[in-house]
Amino acid sequence: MRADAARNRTRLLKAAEAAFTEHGLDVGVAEIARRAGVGQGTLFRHFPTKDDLIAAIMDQRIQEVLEVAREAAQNPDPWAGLERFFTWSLEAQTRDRALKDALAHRIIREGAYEEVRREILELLATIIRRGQQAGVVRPDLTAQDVPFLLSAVGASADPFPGAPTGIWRRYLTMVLDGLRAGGASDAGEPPPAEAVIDLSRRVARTGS
Amino acid sequence: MRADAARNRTRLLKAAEAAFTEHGLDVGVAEIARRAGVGQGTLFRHFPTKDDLIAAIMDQRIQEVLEVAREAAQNPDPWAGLERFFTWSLEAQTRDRALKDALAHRIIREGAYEEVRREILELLATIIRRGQQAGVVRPDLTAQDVPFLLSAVGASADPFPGAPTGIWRRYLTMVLDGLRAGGASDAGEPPPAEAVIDLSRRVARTGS
DNA sequence: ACCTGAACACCGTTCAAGT
DNA sequence: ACCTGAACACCGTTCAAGT
Repeated sequence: MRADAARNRTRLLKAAEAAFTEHGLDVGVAEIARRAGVGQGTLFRHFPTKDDLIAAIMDQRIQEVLEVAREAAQNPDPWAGLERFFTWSLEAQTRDRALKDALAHRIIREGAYEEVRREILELLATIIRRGQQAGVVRPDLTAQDVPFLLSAVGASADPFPGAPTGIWRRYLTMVLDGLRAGGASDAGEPPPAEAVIDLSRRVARTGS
Repeated sequence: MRADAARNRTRLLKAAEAAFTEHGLDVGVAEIARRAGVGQGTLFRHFPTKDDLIAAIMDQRIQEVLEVAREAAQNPDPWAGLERFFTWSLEAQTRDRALKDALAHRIIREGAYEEVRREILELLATIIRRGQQAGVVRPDLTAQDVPFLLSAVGASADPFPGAPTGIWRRYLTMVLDGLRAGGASDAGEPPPAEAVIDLSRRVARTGS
C-alpha cells in the first residue's frame, strides 16, 4: 500500500471512531471525510460501504469485550462473573453510542473478528456451565442467548426527557433474576450457535 | 372540511395502514401518496410530518391494546392475565411491522390517545397489584415498567437467517421468570409515570 | 495506484402555481 | 380551501478527471 493511502486510512479510522463514539452511527460520511481531511471518494475507496467502515471500528471494540469475558471467566463465583459481564457490556453501550447503535441494529458481522466472537461465546459457555453446576444459573441458558439478552436490555438504555439515565440497570436486575436457577420455566429451544450474525440489516439513519 | 379533502384523508390513512403494516415504517411518503392516488403535497397538508401520519395509524392500533388489557384485567388469575398481555402484545409486534418499528423507536407519542394510554397503564397497575397481593408478582414491579420490558423483548423478535422466528418467546419466558415474586432482587427506582413518552426521537430509515 | 469533488439516486419536506 | 408536482436539502454512493 502506498504511504499516503496508509496514512489516509489511519486518519479515516481515527475520525470515524471519534465521531461514531460521540454521536452514534448517524453521522454522515461527508462529516467523517472532512474531519479526516480527505475526499469522500477516498473514504469509499478504503471502505466500500459505510457499514464496512463501521465494522472496522467494531473490530477494535470487540477486543475489549474479549478481555472482559476473560476476566469474568476467571471469577471464582460464576454468577458474579456473569453479572459483571452483563453490567460491563451495558455500561459500554451507554458510554459508546456507536456500540449501542451497532448492537441495536445487529450490524455486528462476521469478518476479521469471527474468531474473537467464537472465543467470547466459549468463555461465556464456560461461565454458564459452571454456574449451572453450582445450581445458580437456570439450566436451559446458553451462551448464544447472551447477545440477545444484552441487545434486549440495551433497548431500554436510552435516556429520555425526565427519566433517570441509568434505568437499564433496573431491567438488567429483573432479567438477571429471570436467569437464576430458582423458579425457571421451560423456555424452549435456544437459538442455533451461528444465529448471532445478521448481514441483512443495514445502518438506520434518523430522520432530520 | 371539504368533501374531497375528507375523502383524500381517508384514502391516505388506508394506504398508509396497508403499507406500514406489511413493510414497516420505512416505506416512503411518495409510495403512500401514489397508492392513495393523491399528490405528495396533499399528504403533508393532512399530516405535517411523516411521524404525524404514523401517529394517526397508531391511534387506531392502541384501541386494540386497550381491549386486550381489559380482558387481562378480568382474568381471575392475575399472573395469567399479565402473561397474556405480554404475549399478545409481542404477537402483535410480529404480525404488524409498523407496531414493532414504532415501539422500537419510541415514536408512540402523546395526542389523541393520551387518555387511552393512561387507561391501559391503570389496568396494568390493577393486574400487577393483585398479583403482588397474591404473592406471585415481584413487589417492585410497576405498570410503567411494562412498555420498557415489551420494547426490550421485542428487540429480540427479529427473525434472521437460520433462526427460529418465534425466538422472542424464549426471552419472554426468561423475562417473565424475572418478574415473579420468587427470588426478586432490589431493582431500584421505577421510571416516573410520564416517562413513556418521547418526542425527541424520529423515525429511522434503513439504508439502501 | 490513489485522490478528488462534482454528480447521482433516494429520502422527507416545502411552495408557487393551479382549481 | 384544497390539490398538485416540481424543487429543495440531505443522505450514501459512483465516477470522470486529475496527480
